[in-house]
Amino acid sequence: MTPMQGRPTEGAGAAGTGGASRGDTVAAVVGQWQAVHPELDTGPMEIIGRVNRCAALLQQAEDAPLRRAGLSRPEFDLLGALRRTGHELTPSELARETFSSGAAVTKRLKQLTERGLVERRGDTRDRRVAHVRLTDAGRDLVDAILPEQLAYESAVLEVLDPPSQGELSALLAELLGRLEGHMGALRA
Amino acid sequence: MTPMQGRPTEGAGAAGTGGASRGDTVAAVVGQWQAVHPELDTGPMEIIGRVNRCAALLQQAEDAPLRRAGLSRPEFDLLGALRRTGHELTPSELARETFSSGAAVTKRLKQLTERGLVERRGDTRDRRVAHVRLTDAGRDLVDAILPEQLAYESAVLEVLDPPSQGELSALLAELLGRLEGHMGALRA
DNA sequence: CGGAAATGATTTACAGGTAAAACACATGCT
DNA sequence: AGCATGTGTTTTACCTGTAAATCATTTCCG
Repeated sequence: MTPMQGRPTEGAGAAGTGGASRGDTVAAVVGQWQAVHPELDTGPMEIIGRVNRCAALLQQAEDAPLRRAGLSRPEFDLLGALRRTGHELTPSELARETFSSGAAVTKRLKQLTERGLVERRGDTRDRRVAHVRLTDAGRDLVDAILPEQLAYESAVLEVLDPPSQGELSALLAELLGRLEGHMGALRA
Repeated sequence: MTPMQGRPTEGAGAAGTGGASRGDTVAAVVGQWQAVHPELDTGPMEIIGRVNRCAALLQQAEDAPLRRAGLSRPEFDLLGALRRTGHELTPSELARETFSSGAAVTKRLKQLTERGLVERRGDTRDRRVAHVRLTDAGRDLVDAILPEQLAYESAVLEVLDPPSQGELSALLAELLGRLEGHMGALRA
């Protein structure tokens, strides 16, 4: 879907499906590609492009509540992992939980420790490993931000009626479940 | 959806919707949150979390064909914008088309110019503006990569049957269209 | 026991992005 | 004309992530 990122200046057709709002930017981009390469099947672009664009827009919007608390999203993801699991996690566990590299976790932990949001303690058995846990301040911060976050997300998603939200959620769950299963099997 | 990024080690319930593969990672994370904060409405997380996670997985997978050509995704997006519009674009137009900052475009243009994929020419009227176009090599590269890209995307998406792909595409189009319309109206 | 290999975490060097400032030029107003 | 203001682009300083190398420790076995 990479080649479809973009906001074409002059609309290139793209007849609306339902009839409400006219085409999104992805439809316009796909139209441009179709005009240049009519033989290509642009179907995949319409899905992958929209997923990416939605993710970008939603993240941008979502940043607002977090920034008020002085947290970046990756930082909040890390704190959230500690909060939702309810117990201490090692840096490598945090890396897996947040889908990020160990080096990135190390850096974030340094900052979050300085800010007094997490604490570290060494393992008594294996002195290589560290155990990280939320401080009271960290836990309170997460608990304060999370409801704001969810409320904001809820408001943003209200552009879709509840039944559509349900269908979308289910389709994405199926796609994600299978992607997570099959990933790594493909090597083009 | 921020707080839901993660891959819980121990599954926390999450009954499957249809019945095929058991829950995705998002369902597991949501389950963990529910256990800690049962009063929260985690509905939004299920959508936004999945959108983000799908985007991450799809991008990661998609990188393969591009990297073989020695291009990053943002670089290819820039070349693609030039190819699909069919005419020259100024740096600021490229920034809008690729949803990136002007500074980022400047850097990419420098590299792509050095590699001989794009050319610049100054405007004769307004000497502030530059016009960027693909070189023959740049155009050929895009035309060579695009079909590979689409074929690969198509293969990845085959985890969903065609009707589901259609529904997903339509729902995402509606969500994206409205988000693009309403964005900026919300300030939480 | 003792050295080789593995593992957890951190450090280093670097690539890439952004915001804000700086530049270069054009445009509008008087 | 002449100067303030605006616009297009680039530069600067900085921040964050990554891959690869490093360090410290444990585990595996002969």
